[in-house]
Amino acid sequence: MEQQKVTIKDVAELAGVSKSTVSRYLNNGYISAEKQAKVRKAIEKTGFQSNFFAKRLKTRESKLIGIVLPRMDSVTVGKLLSGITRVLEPEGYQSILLVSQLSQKKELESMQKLQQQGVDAILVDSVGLTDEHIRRAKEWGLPILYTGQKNAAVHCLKIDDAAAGHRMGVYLRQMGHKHAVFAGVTESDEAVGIERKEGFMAGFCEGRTDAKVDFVETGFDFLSAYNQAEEICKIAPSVVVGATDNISLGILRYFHERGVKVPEEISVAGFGGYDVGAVVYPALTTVAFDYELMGMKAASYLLNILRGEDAKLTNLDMPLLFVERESVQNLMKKTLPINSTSLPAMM
Amino acid sequence: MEQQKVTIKDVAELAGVSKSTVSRYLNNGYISAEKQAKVRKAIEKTGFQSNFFAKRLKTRESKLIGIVLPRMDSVTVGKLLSGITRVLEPEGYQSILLVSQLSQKKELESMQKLQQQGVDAILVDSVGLTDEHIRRAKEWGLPILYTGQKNAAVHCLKIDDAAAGHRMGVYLRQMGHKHAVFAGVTESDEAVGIERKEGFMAGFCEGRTDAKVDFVETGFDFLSAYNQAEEICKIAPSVVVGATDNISLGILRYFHERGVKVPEEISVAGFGGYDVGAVVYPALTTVAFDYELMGMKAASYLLNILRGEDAKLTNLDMPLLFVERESVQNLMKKTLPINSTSLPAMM
DNA sequence: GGAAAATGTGGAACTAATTCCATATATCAA
DNA sequence: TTGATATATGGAATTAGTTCCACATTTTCC
Repeated sequence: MEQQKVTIKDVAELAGVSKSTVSRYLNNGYISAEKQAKVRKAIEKTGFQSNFFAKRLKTRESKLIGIVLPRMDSVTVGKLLSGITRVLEPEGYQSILLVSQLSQKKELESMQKLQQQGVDAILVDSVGLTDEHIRRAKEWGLPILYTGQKNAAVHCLKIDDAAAGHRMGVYLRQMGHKHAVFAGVTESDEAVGIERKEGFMAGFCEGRTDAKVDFVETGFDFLSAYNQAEEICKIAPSVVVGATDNISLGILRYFHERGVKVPEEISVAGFGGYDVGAVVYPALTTVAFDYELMGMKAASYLLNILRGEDAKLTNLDMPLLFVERESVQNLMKKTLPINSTSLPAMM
Repeated sequence: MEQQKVTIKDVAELAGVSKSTVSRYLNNGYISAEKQAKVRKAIEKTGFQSNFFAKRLKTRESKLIGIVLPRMDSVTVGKLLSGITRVLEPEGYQSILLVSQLSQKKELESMQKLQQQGVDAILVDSVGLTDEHIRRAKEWGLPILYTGQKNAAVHCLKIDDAAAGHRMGVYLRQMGHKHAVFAGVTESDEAVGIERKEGFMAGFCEGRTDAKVDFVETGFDFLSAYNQAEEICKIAPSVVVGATDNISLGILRYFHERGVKVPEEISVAGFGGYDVGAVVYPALTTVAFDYELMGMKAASYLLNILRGEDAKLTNLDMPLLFVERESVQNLMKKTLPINSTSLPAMM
């Protein structure tokens, strides 16, 4: 049984004090200046490092936050994690990471593992809330926060899809567009299929009667959008809005291949990330979701619960980042927004 | 001092056995079938969960692997992490994640923190190895593996840049190209600036005397490459190879804006990721580094060290993924590789 | 039949910290 | 000069497990 090189006991003996005194030096103070100096020297000399497990056994605080993510290989998740870490690390918390691989079952298993590990709180970027999720949030003694999904019974944080749609609608209205095609996904996806679309309609049509929005249904992927692009061409709107950036990218590529000039002949806009859209030509105007900020908010929220302040202090509005680039024409000005000096920013 | 709901003592009392017996039930066996049943029932009834910290205090094994990453918001890192997790999780290990924000100082600090946390091993996707890194790998009692950097004195894993360059060189030679421009970065970056470039030259010129390679130096970013594109045009090669995908993308965009047709008039190729390159038009042919595989190899390597098998079993070759898309013309066939049915795969 | 080996079991020690409690001074007001 | 309070300090208990050791059975083998 290989044991720890230097323990608090060794330090105490070398400094000529008791273990309690060393512990007090390490924690709350209540120690004379004289002994303080002795202990400091002894710690320096021995290179003492406090044993994490012994400490946690007694204090029942791990300073560890469990995080369950649906996947790791997406920019979205990376940004989210980046935001979480940015808040947690300065507070002395560290993250334990588990991946659910988009499976609800693995998600619940991961939560269980984390709870057993003794994490102080759990943050789940959930793929779908079940009754079990809600039961745990109530019965387990530790704070649990869900992101990506919404349920009034638990702590959660989600992007405001309706607001995002609305924002885009207002922008296109202000740019003088009157006839749009919304290339969206099935309504079975409540957030993207319904909230985002209806938000867009509201923003686009607000305060006028001469606006028109047509719908074309596509899948979530690039290719499916590409295949629907011909149909959109037939409708011949002044602008096409893809419900996700992938959709917009598929449409953009179709236009490229057919020699349809964007935005001169037709404008294109999207929703989502902000990496891919920046390098295509023309760069895609989009409502970007600031996942990094979302991560920061989620982490702050969690810390608040942890401190018993019950999340009142945190502003939970999830601001959207409107990224105006080159793919939408301003019909009010009748000038081309492109020139070689206004290159899109790369991430 | 709020204490644990159910401890091993409670289980022992309920089952009418000693603590030792319950512990044996939980671990190595050596318990009669009769008591085994009793203990099982007691555990079920009480919902007992073993205390992580108490267990680890005695066993000195955390089943936790510390990971230090330079940043979180890049696809590259996401893939790496994805690969690591894929190997570690089935083995019962979990990851603690820390971010160095591309700073060597924070990287060392993070390693220190992880060591204090009592992780079983540390994996560092390093931004640069210092003497301190090497000292720690030797002096700390726990296995440390560095990726992204190379040093014979420590365990490390790195992509073979020379091989990647060579691969691309051979491909372009086989496609019938004779005059290339290599748009590269400064030689102060050994991996990208020297190894990759020289590998390319070797592969491109191999076995012939009529090949010519010109160099144009750019920065790492999109914009800097874009600004050098005019100079490349003056040289008028049949193919431009960017040392990274960002460089290729910048060049591609310049060509687009000037109406230079790719690959009909000039071919373009790159090195690196495989996400962005797929959606531009034309899709970029590239040597992709399989970071996910690298993560898996790194994790396996680490597990081997942990088990004392000292990394002999693992095959450390880092295979490269050649992604042939649309941006390079086959001069041997004199046909255009593009048509609307051969769309690039989206990730 | 009896020694030797295998199989179970409980008690106590141990892991490395924190923290409660008792006690010893030192400071200060009455 | 007391008594009361504040400041320091050490000893012992506590945290929840694992593991060593002693001892009691039972089984095996000569």
